[in-house]
Formats: sequence, structure tokens, C-alpha cells
Amino acid sequence: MKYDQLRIELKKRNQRMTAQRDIVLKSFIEAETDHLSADEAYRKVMEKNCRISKATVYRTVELLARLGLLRRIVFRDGIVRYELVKKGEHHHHHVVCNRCGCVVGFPLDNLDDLEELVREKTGYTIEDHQLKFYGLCPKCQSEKKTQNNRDSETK
Amino acid sequence: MKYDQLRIELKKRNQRMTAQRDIVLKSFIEAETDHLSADEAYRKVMEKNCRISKATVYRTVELLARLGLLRRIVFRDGIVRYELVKKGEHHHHHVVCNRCGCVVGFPLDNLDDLEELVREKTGYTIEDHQLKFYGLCPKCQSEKKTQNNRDSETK
DNA sequence: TTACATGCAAAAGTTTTGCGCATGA
DNA sequence: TCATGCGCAAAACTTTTGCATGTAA
Repeated sequence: MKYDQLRIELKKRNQRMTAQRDIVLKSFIEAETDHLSADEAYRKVMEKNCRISKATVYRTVELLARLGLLRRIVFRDGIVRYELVKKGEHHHHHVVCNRCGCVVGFPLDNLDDLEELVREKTGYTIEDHQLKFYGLCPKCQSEKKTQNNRDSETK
Repeated sequence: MKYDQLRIELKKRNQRMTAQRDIVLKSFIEAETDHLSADEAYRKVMEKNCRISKATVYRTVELLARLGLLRRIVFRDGIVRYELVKKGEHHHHHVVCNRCGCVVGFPLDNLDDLEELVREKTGYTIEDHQLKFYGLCPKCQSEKKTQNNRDSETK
């Protein structure tokens, strides 16, 4: 399945298929909606007792991003993470919890019109845009509430 | 002017006014629309022959961001940068050149309605959002064009 | 006076690089 | 076969931390 797709994508670009590249891509497939940094991907791979060099993971993640199989996502913490690019998926954005850092996707297509407006106003040709929302996830909202209650009782 | 504002803001939060804090804030004021990382701010300060410890710059930048005088901005390169928060300024977003990295602001207020939609759909309470456009600035567009012409002549 | 900020140097953490060996095509 | 990729370890950075000293209030 994904293994073949990887082989095909690599062949297209005259890149070789290796066991390491397969393992790294798999770790992102298994992470599902999680966004992994190169370092986190390395740890995940190590947990499975796959002996890969950290340098290889870093190089592979960078390669997969260049091939368009991974998308680079950076939130406010400045950690470079990657998410799996799924074919035919809608353009989606990210909603990030300021407290626990959990992330959910949010589909939204109609922002493309804005790109044209930006081009007119700034003279930049626009290739891409990224929108991020920051706030509190439902879990942290209720945890914060009970914490506040505890605090006011203590006073 | 800004010096007093800084003193006032610090006093509000029971923080002390120091020469170092003034110098660091000034480096962001002088950078104008540039976005500086803590490290870049440190270099700027050093250029002016001000002997400040790098640790102090890092601590000060973090403090100024916490006080709301600086705003944390992170682009796709994962470098944490800061921009001066100007009172009463419109909500603005950033347009980034993929080639030279130059950044311009782009005022746009009416995205706030979206926050309500995101809240309904995800259950997150939204405090903030950031929108970034990536493309090519006018300068890089023309540079790329002449470069392409040169390439095709050589072939 | 004294609590807080600074400077320094070391530590911690992340990412990149050089090079000899291994391997996919 | 042999160009490419890998593993290892060192290097290069960036950012944080502990602690003695200096200083704003």
C-alpha cells in the first residue's frame, strides 16, 4: 500500500527505496493526526527497536517533505513538525491548545480568494497560506475551571 | 517616550527598570518592521558596543513578550522571532517570501468571525489566530525570471 | 537593605556534517 | 559495479540554568 506509493514517488525523483525510508514514513502514518518533529519520529522509531541513526531520520524527514509526502508545520513553540500529506484532502488549518498543546484540524477552503487580494495589495505572488487558531481545548477548559475553584476555596 | 512607557509597563507588573531592558526594547524599535530573533537582537545590541550578556537578552525578550510589548512570530523556518506591539494597530498578518525570507504585514480584521465558527465546530475557546501567506516578493520574482532566461540560453 | 536582575560559564538540547562502510538498482 | 544512502561521532548552533556579584527601589 503506502510502501508502494513511497517506492513510486522515490522512483519518480530518481531516489532509492531503502528500509529506513519506509520505517520513517510508517512512523508518520501510525502517528495519524499527531504532528511529529524529526526528533519525535526518531524516538518513535527507536521504541520499535528499529536501529536507525538519528542523522538518517533527520535526512529522511527532510527528503519526504521535499517529495511532498510530508508537510512542514510550525506552531508558536518554534518546533518544526511534519504531518502526512493525504491525497485529495481538503485544505485544512490547525487549532492549537495553549495549555496542553494538542492540535485538531479544521477544514476551510474558501480562503483561497484572499490570496488574490494579497497579491494585488503586496505584489507578492502567493503559493500557499497557513492559518492557525490558538485557544483552550475542551479538556483544558474544564481542568482550568476546577483548578480555579480550588484556588478560590483555599483563599 | 518609549523609555517611559517601558518603565510604566514594568512598574505595573512589579518589574524593575534596568538599562539592559531599555537597550533590548530599543533594538526592536530600531528594527522597525523587521522581525528579530533573540539571537539577532543580541547581535544588534553587540554591534552598538553595548556589553550585555546573551542570557540577559534571552531573558529580557521573553519578559517583554510576557508583558505584551513584543509579539512572538514563528514562520516556517521554525525560528522564534518577535515584533514590536504597537498600540491601537489593526490586526495584521504576514506575507513571507519563500526565496529571500523578507516579510511584509497585511492588515485584515474580518477574520474574527471565523473564530466563532471554529469554536462551534471544535469546542475550543479561541483566543487568537495567525495567518501567514508564503510566496515570492516582487524582487525575487524578477530575479527568478532573469535567472530562468539565462538558464535557457545556456542550454 | 534586600529582593531581584545580570554576567559568566557550563549544560542541555537540537540539528548538521564529514567520512568510511554498506547497499539498492 | 558504483552512485547513493547509512551509521557514527563530532561539530555547530540555539537556548537554558546555576550561582556569585551587582543594583534598583
